[in-house]
Amino acid sequence: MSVNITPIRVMLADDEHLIRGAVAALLGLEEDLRVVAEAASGPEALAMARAHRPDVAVLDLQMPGADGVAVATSLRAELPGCRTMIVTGHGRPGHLKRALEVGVRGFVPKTVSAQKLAEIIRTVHRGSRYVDPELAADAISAGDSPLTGREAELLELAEGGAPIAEIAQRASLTPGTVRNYLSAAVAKLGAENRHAAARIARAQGWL
Amino acid sequence: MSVNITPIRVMLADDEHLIRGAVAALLGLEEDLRVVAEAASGPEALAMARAHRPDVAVLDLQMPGADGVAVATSLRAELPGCRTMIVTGHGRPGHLKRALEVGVRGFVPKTVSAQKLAEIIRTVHRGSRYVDPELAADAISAGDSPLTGREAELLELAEGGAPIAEIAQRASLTPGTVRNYLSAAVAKLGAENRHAAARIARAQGWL
DNA sequence: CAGCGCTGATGACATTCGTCATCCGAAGCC
DNA sequence: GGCTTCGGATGACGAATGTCATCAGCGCTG
Repeated sequence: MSVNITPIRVMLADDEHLIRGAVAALLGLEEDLRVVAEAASGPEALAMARAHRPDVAVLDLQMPGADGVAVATSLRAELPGCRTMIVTGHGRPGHLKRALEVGVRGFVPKTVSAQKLAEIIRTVHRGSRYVDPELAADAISAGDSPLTGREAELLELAEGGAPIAEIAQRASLTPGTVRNYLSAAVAKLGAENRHAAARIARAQGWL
Repeated sequence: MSVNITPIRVMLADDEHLIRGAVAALLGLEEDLRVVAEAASGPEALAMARAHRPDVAVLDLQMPGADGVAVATSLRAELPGCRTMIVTGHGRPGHLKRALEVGVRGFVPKTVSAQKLAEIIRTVHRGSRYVDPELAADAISAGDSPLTGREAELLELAEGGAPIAEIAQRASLTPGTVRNYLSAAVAKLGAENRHAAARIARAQGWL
């Protein structure tokens, strides 16, 4: 690890200041990494990325404003040279799949050590990909979402426990139609009712 | 800040290795703090505390095995000399209240900086208390749970979207009785059905 | 002791919900 | 062109749910 090579410019985006600061400090100890930007929300991450043009953006999955996958999508369009990776507390299978679809090159849980994270940042910067083995196994065994677009959409509206009438109103649909779609979703997921179905879909990251 | 005073012995418990390691590194830079133990789960935190007898235990609220409040409860009984504090990602009002009831002396969100955390550890060690102002305001405005014991218990069982028959079975109650309690809970919370009520109660930390 | 609140239960009733059959139009594919 | 799939809708039926009244035992409190 030569001292004279240009360091990798890293951006950290995480709403938990404690973690962001601590990780920034630890990564700063690595000679070949330099944390050039930090952000505490989705929109802020985009703004900082535009201003500082990092080589690698390390994004938390759950942030206020816009989640990590959304930020990665925007970054891919705006800064094609910027590699993106996602760090997450509890990673659900569906999230990993969506992340890879929008060009994210790294996906790791927060249970990794800082050393390991530094290595993965290097891996991603090099152009390779890295996905946590355990999350990958979960994603593979979980498979694809069996839900159609509308089914997932209505399940999402049903999540808060709202009655069918309200869901129908918010989706500009007939109550009967809403029941049909939700019934289909419930059957596909093997749930006992729409509320349980919504929980299952959420746990799989299918929402 | 004298170099010669006995350092404060700190234990960190958090299942996210990245955060734990990074915070430990940052706190280690403070002359008067020494991280003497780390744990990644509730039971492990208890075992480490017994072995290393820290002055202050910094506990994450959500850990596998036993949550921060449960660990704090055990620590209070086993190691009365050990002060406890909770660090949490998303703190709900009810959690703060329960934590204070079991003798926790600090309650902060993960959005604080490491410097601030170090200060709070000193404050707690000194015997004072510290509660994040924003979380305190939430807790005050949220007030106490209007739910009776059984109402909360049944709402918890209803959370997964299970049908009433299953809830009744798991609670060893008549389906009719379950409906009555849940109906009362729904009325008290101003919800539209038990599923929405469960969400409301969960958001307030009343479960 | 009388009153009150919590627990537990029963029965009745209206509403909501889940399920199914059926229909239509549009889009996509062989 | 025919077939299938999906979005969207209607109507009907039974089961699950929400609501209410009512009753009874228990423990606490004034």
